[in-house]
Amino acid sequence: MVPTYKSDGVPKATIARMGMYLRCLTYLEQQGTVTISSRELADMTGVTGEQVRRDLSSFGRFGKRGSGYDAKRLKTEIETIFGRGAERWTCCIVGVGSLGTALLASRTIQKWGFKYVAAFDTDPDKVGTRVEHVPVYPLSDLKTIVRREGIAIGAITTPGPSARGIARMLWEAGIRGILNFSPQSIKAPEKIPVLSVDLSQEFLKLSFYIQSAEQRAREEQAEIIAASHAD
Amino acid sequence: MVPTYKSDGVPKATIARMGMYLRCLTYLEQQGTVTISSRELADMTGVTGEQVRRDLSSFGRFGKRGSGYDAKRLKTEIETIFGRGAERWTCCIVGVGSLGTALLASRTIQKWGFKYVAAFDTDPDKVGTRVEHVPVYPLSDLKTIVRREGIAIGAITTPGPSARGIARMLWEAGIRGILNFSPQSIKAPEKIPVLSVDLSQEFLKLSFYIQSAEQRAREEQAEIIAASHAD
DNA sequence: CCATGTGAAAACTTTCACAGCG
DNA sequence: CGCTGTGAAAGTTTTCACATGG
Repeated sequence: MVPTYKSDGVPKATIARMGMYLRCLTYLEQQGTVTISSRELADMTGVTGEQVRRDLSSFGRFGKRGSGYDAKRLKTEIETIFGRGAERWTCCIVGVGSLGTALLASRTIQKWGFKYVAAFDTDPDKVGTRVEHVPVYPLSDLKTIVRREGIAIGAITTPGPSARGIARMLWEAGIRGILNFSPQSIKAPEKIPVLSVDLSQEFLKLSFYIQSAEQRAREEQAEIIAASHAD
Repeated sequence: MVPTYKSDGVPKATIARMGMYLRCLTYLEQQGTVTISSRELADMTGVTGEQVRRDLSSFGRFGKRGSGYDAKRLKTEIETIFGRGAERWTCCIVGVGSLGTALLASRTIQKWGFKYVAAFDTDPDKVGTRVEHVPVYPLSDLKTIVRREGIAIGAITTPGPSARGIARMLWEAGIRGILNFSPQSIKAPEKIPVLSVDLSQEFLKLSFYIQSAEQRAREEQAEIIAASHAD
């Protein structure tokens, strides 16, 4: 299973949708929207209104009957659910390759309140430099720095089979959660949530969906032809 | 809903797991493994043996009772399911930023049979160069080139709100499927599968899971303390 | 004897339908 | 009157349990 973490209580799919609602609300706030209905939020995200209401109601009663949800209030509530309150999540990147650099450069990630405080690599040419203003340290300093800075999230962006060892270093240093972007599944102690995202798997899945869609289209076409002959 | 595409028949989760099985089998082949049981595959991926068997059986009967699955054969079968047969999937990247470059550089994606044939950007400094041996064309040439080369998959790696317009250009040029890495949901005609991956959402989800895990740990601790006082 | 493949049961998720309240 | 919040129904996925066959 790609996400090693078991959501326990709130379904995984609900969490994913909550993130989408938050993304929509951020957009709506810029647009100056004051009130939003479950239906509108549903149309923006491609789910049903009932689902939006059910998802939200598993965290509280945020709406007003008759009018909908206060956009500003709902955004704040969801931000709180995701822990974007007093705390700013500190992060580090392990593996300053092209994917690591992409994460360091992502403005969207920073907008959600995540702050990169360190990056790690074994390449002596990279160590000592700064990438997107974030200092790159040698991998051998990982434990010391993660522990000293109290870094919350570690993102693994190494290509190779080193991922498992790095995960171990991270949780031994007291990391609170791991994002694994390597094509390698990771086992960590129960207490440490691990979320794995394998970009190459997305290409694979898409190629399956393309084939199904095209096969379905061919079958529909065949049906139409059969029907036109059956007069 | 992030994945706009409806899997219709085979559940989405099954497809995701099939990809993981393929990844494991590739590894096992290198290790020289000849036969594998559903249980072993399950342990490697963190699912149950029943689930592996159920997943596989929705595509065919690949196993031998008493012994398990022939690793080589099963790998080939799953490759075929994912369309890795005669055809090599041609891809293009729209937006040669850091994420676009990361995808172009990914050896894992190429190992699954995906081949980049073009990249597009609006930046005149990038246009005309090659990134990872792939030529960068102006965005204005997108339709012509996608159509001429018959490109199958378009990956959108632009940061901004341009994603929707690019998606439209892609499907008007006859693309067969879209991978959307922008933090923007995309609507395409039914026939064109779209898979959206928003990396910033993964950070968000992880922060939720970290909080749940830590809260659960605190509650367990409280229970232990309560129990020790209840003697 | 061992592990697959699969009906049937259990668990979970989504949708329906509507009571309840601003 | 309109939209939320939620029991109950419908639908889907996972797990259980075991018949089946190499």
